[in-house]
Order: sequence, then C-alpha cells, then structure tokens
Amino acid sequence: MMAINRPKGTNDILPQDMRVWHAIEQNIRDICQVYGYEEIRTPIFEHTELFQRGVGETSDIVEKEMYTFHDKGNRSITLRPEGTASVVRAFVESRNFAEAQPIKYYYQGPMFRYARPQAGRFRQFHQFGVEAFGTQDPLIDAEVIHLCMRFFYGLGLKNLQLHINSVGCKTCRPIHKEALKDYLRPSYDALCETCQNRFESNPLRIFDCKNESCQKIVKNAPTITSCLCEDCKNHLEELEGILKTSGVDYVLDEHLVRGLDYYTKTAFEIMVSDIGAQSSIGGGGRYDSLVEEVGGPDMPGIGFAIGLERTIKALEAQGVLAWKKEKTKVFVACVSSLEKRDAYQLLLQLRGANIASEMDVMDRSLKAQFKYANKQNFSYVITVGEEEIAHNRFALKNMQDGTENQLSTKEIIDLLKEESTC
RNA sequence: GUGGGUGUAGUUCAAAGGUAGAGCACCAGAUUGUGGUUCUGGGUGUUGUGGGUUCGAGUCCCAUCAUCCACCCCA
Repeated sequence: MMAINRPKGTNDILPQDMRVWHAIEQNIRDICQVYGYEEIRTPIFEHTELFQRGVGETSDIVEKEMYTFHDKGNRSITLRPEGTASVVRAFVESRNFAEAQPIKYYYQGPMFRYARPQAGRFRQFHQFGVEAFGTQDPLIDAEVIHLCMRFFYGLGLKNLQLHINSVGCKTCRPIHKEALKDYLRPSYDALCETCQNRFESNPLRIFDCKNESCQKIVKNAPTITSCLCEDCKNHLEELEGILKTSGVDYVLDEHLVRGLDYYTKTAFEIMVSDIGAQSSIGGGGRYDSLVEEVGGPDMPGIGFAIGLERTIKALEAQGVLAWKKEKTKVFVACVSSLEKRDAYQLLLQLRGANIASEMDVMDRSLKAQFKYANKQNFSYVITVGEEEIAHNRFALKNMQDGTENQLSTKEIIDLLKEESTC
C-alpha cells in the first residue's frame, strides 16, 4: 500500500515536540491574564468576502495566498490567512462593542496561506495575537507592544529587534501617497515590474521592495513619517515617549510598511536573526477603520500577531529549552508473567491516586524492563515478585540515586503523591 | 508563481558502472530478581517512483513525485 504523506507545507506536531508547544501556550495564557486580555476562538474558515474587505484586495495575501473553495451550498469559503479579520467580525457580530471599553482579546491557532514553503514559512502555521478595541490612546499601543515583547522575553528569547513606524491615517495617507507618486513619477521606468503595478494601487509598498534599483530610487523619497498630520505625528511622538521612559529598545524605521492594508498610525515588527531568511517573528499595528469596514461602529483598534513556528525556531537556534524537566512517573516491573495480574492491581491503585504510572506490556525480562524504564526517564521502578506479593511489601527503587526500599502499598502511594505534587 | 540543491536502513551518512555498507538508535544475551558503563550477537532495505542507456545502474540520461533552501511575500 502506498503511504500517504502530509500535504505540502503542513507539519505534524508530534508527542516529542509537544512540550515546547505547551510551554508556549501556557506562557500566552499567563501573560494575557496579567495584561487583562481574554481569549476568543473563531472558526478557521470564513466567508471569503471578510478577508477581501478586511485584509484588503491589494494585499498579496488576498491576491494570491488564500485557500479558497466553494462549499456544497456554493458559498465561497476561505481558510483564515490571519486572525484579526475574524476577531473583528466576531466582535461586531456578537455586539460586544456595546460592552465596557476597552475590549481586549487574544487568540491562538492555525492560519493558512498558499505559498511555496521554505525555512520558517508554512502553508499551515500558528499565530498568537491580541486585539484591543475602543481607544486611540498611545498608552494602549505601548501596552500591546509591551505584551508582545514580554511574550518573547518570558520564553527566554534574546537578540530581538523592535521596529516602529507610523503609516498615517485617512487624512495624511492620501497626501503622502500623492507626494510619493509625484516623487516617483520621473523614475517610473526604472522601477521593477511589480513596483510599477504598485505605483497606482499601493505605492507605499515600494519602500519594501528589495530590488536594487527600486531601493535606490526610494532612498530619498518622502516617507510617510515625514508627511504625518498633526494627530498622527503627536500619536507617534507620545508612543515613543512612553516606550523610552519604560525602557523598551526600539528602532524608528521610517521604511517599515506592513503588508496588510488595514493598518493606520502605529505599525511595528519584531525581527530575530538565525531563523533563516524569514526574520520577522511578529508584527502588528493600529487599524482605526477596520471595525467600521467590517460593518461595526466607528471604533479604533490595535493588535499584533506572532508566528509560533518561528518563535520555536528561534528558541531552538538560541538553545533555550528551560522546560526540559520531566514530572515524576513510576514503572511497575514484574519478575515474571506470573505476577502480571498483581502488578496490574498495584498499577490501578497508583493511578487511582493520580500517580503517573505504567507497566510492561511487552513480556520483557525484568532486566529489559529496567532498561526500558531507564530509557523512558521513569523516576521510580516498583518490582512485583513472588516475595513481594507474599509479604504485601514492594521494592521501590529510586532510579536517580539507585536506592531501593521495601514498602507497603500505602507507604508507596503517600511517598509518590507528595513527590508528584511538588 | 520563479530559481537552485537533495532523495540509500528508524536516523546521520558511505559505496566515483561490477555481490548495498558504517556509526547511532532498536532488539536479544553476558548462570540466581534490577537500569545507566562495557562486551557479544542480530541489518531491520522495493537505493522516492516510472522509463531509458549498458553484459551489468544506488551510480549515467529523461520524466515524475517528495523534500529542503532562496526569490516573491509574510508570521
């Protein structure tokens, strides 16, 4: 029979990898609780229109990276390529915008984008993100950035680079767009093909282009930062002030432009080296008109998304594996198959007392059982033999220091219970 | 969507046209009922798949699939 393997760009998270994921998920819950963000879970597929409207028609995600299909009712459905649009939709649909503000959510789960996989890029990947609705106060921008950095530092990551910029708002963005186009127009022919297409639809993205000739042209172009309206300028300055007084290292990156169309004012991105060419590990920004575009009230919002696979890759590259410690577990070995039933009764009692325990099911020799227990990192081995059964006292061996004692079932349970709870 | 690299044992990798191998892992044993070290034994394989060249192909050629890396873009 031909073996079937996983679809391109997907990953199995195997039992041996699960520790890291659990640690990360726990870290997410802990931090979000401290910062007052509540979890929200939305479907992993939505009406295609949500992303077209929310993420934006001119973004690469919508243009060429969506997993879109028609269901049996002939509805156009898309596997979510990112989290914000869905969260905003749920926020609006549930009418939660009528609750006391600000309203702060976090989410975590798989996202889907159709692109060629490479180091740090997959077709199914996981993001952790937060969204805060209801206020334009730069303090909340700072809070979101703090939370984001705290997540990374909480895991033990180092060498992160935080880039910050403002991409303006409805008032100043069109002014900058015209100024930029005026500046670029004489050099239009020297732009690369994609940038020529961007010229009309989304000239801001030309700043992102890695093409040498485009970079040369754009080098002295008017940046959005230099064209900000009074409101946006103050907002950015205030945010910078808060970050400085709270000791957050950042770089003001006037060329930082985010790929999603909904961003306004604050945009930020976190980079880390050593995870391949895809050095962005998280990013986010403000989206003050997205809620309204999705059909809700005129309400500002800000959030970020972090790539969990990239986070794990960075953790591996930096050798951070602080959660290696295993919990106490016990192996019940029997001298011969004659004691199997008695051993199983003992196992039941241990498990009844919530002590993690297992026994041999491979009919292995006693020696082989010890070898196995050692290999699998069991902290204790209890030996069940003729003698033990007769006296109702079992040999409990500590696999760390090699000591062994004859104890009653009750003594064993009391001892192990204490150990497994600390 | 574009370009490049790589496919041999569970895994990491050898075999430069002539009988598919090694380390690690795994399994068993080294006289009484006890692990880690050591020693001995065991190869666990459709050389990704399908064609072609050749007396002979893991090796050369073509196709195909998978995977990795980079571009694009992003997390």
